[in-house]
Amino acid sequence: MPPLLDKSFYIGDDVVGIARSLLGCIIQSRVNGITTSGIITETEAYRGPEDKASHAYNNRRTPRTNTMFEEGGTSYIYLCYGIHHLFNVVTGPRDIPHAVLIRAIRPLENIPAMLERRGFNRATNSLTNGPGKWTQAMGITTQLDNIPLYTTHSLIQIYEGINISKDEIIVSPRVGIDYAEEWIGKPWRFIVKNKV
DNA sequence: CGTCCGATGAACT
DNA sequence: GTTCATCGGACGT
Repeated sequence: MPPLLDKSFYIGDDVVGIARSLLGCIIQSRVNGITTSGIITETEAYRGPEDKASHAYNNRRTPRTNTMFEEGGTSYIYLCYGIHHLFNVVTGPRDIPHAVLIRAIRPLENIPAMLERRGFNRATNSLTNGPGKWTQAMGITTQLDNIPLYTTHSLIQIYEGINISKDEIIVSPRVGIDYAEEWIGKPWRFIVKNKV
């Protein structure tokens, strides 16, 4: 494996830049002794207290959003629509609740385990191409909320990966945030072309 | 291909 | 009671 992303990678204020930089990095989980990993291919930035699309808009603190106020490099995992476990990377200094939603990965290690968790017979591009899909494939649930991602013993880790050049990235508005008014159109979604 | 809709829990009015 | 950073199945074109 390449080196782990250092804690300092996550601490800056530029959550949009960090979202872009996470493309091509490798995310790995170890759940019940099973290791799986994938290359990050889609991200969205959520910019702390000013962003109406963010759970932490206006510094809203609840049992769920408390994790977003942790230091950068922490996992923020929440249950979406009662069913799907969505994984974010907290960024920025402590008490500044920026986060990056990981929306899709390209499977790397242990595809058989991912197929089993998803109930698939064979790999298709539907295996890990959504924020609730790849977390299911990698066994990630809210039990892994609020853990560091940059230490050697962590159950979720993010490594340096392949370099993604600018012309391989599609930039678009974020999805599923129709309530966010003037923040709807922000070009804060990043997708690697030719994801599979 | 497209639209419709149910699942299911946290948080809000 | 309603909304919500989603998904997959049903059904029509």
